[in-house]
Amino acid sequence: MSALPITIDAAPLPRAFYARSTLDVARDLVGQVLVCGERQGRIVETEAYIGQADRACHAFHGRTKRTEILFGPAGHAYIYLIYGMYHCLNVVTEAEGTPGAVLIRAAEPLGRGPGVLCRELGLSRAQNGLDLTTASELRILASRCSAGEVQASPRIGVDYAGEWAAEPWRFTIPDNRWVSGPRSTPRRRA
DNA sequence: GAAACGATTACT
DNA sequence: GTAATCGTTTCA
Repeated sequence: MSALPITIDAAPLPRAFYARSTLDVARDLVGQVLVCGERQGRIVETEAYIGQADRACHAFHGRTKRTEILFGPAGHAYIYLIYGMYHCLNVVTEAEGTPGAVLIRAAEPLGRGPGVLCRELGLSRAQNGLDLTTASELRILASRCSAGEVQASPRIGVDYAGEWAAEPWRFTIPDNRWVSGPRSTPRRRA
């Protein structure tokens, strides 16, 4: 694991960072620093949910009251309740009018898993829609910490999405202890 | 209106 | 393997 010193920008990542291809944003968010109040952590695991064609994306069923924010301007938080118990934090991507978001699954030391991350940050739907490029409560700072290679793998928990479940749209820092789900180097059996 | 279904987690 | 738990979506 990297013990390199982390240099963190004071200003939040600009909207232009988020108003790009969702895959690019998901990959580039790994290694950046998520700040929520007094807590902060380096993002080590993300997933891309891309547009209305992606069956695993909430925008797959079109523009509804819940998914409205996915169609809005990039750089805003999309926080929803999952399984009636946990919340998941996403960042809206793409140009306004084009739906897309990056699920922030884990950050160190805020892991593991998207539900635990929101619980530890005290995030709920009350914070849904926050502007991450300006809000002081919740923001993401650029970090020049060397994260090493970012590894791509299939998204977790979307087996229902058919062919879309196989797309390697999950991005992780390999071998990081805070990453949830399958490890990049699974324990081998003797 | 009723019912099924999760972008999860913790426990048996 | 499965329970917990509720908003969103779908179907009648």
